[in-house]
Amino acid sequence: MELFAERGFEATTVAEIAERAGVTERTFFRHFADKREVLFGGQDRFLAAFVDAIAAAPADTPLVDVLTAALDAGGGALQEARTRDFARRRQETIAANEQLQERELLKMAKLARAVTDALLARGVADRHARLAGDMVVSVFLAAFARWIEPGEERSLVELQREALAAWCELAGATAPVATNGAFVGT
Amino acid sequence: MELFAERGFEATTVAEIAERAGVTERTFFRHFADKREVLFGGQDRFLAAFVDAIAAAPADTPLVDVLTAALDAGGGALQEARTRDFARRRQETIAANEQLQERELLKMAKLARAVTDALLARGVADRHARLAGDMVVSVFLAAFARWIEPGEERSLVELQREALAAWCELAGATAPVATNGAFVGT
DNA sequence: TCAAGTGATGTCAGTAGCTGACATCGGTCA
DNA sequence: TGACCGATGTCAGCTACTGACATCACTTGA
Repeated sequence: MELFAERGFEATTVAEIAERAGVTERTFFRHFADKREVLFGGQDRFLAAFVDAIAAAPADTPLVDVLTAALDAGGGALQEARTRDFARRRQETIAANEQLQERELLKMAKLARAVTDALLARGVADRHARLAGDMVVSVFLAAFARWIEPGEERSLVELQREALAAWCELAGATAPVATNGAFVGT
Repeated sequence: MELFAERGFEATTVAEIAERAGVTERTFFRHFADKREVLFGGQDRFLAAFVDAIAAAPADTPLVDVLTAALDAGGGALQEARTRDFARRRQETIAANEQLQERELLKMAKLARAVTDALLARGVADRHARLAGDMVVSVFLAAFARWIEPGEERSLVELQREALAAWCELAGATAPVATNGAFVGT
């Protein structure tokens, strides 16, 4: 992170990272699959928080409550593990480099997949599970972006609740089954 | 595509691709930013189809209709440009390699971003535009996955309509504003 | 107590993706 | 006809990444 902040991700060689860490380049690649992976360690617990929360919900829990629980657990886990300022600096680095964005998107896609699978395991319909997995990631990312905005004081969990509410509004504005014209997003 | 099908993406070197194409390696890299990009050319028209459809919708069009129009246009453009069988083979290649998945996710993220921006330009609320952009991509991908399943006969546009309907159902099952308990996704 | 085993690290050589600098060559246009 | 331009070839070089083998500290069991 120090080196990336100093001279950017691409301009930093693995040799330099290894040297700063006091190991050889070869050892670096034994700990990280590739150069990008340095920034994406320890996401297992984060992902597990979502999945476990879904698995832990009682069988008759309404879908909306299952997804809310998943977001609360996942967002909560992230809040505990990382300070907002660290997340901000990390995200700055990622935003400055497409390679890192690709990796982040892959991680998010895996999260969406894991959520989808967890929902399928509860018997959620196929055609809903996949979209719901995407939705959870979409809501998380929208809230996360707000969370690291300068001056933002609210917690990630709170912002996720808000983003989820916005999603429901969007749904209300979009669903053709809506019977009243009360809600139009435009 | 021939080479990737024969021996896989990673086992194929750029030198081999260039040789098969009758040019040098250096020339290859003048046409494609990197090795992966070979599989992702010409997506500008695809993206533009979504964006243009959104821009072309009359100002008072309900959001749901704007999104439907965007999906119809985008899916339609893809159907015209590529045969289903070509898409299937291409997707097989991508599915077999994480590097390619990363690139595909980046392209989809850019599509989501473009849709979001197009919606913002129409005055759609901030907190809705981003989620709606993600939703369009989510629906497209769900439909696309179905479209290339063996034995699937329906058109991509048709499948997108169906996925969008599923999304609306999901919304109905999720929105806390639902007053009756009629809709539970589980 | 020592020998065998194990896991983390170092060393070295090599492959492949990718880039910059420069030369070449065919076509276009004043 | 000569200047220009865009596409390509050539070559040297960097860096990410990998396989094979050596080393060394530490554990474990006879």
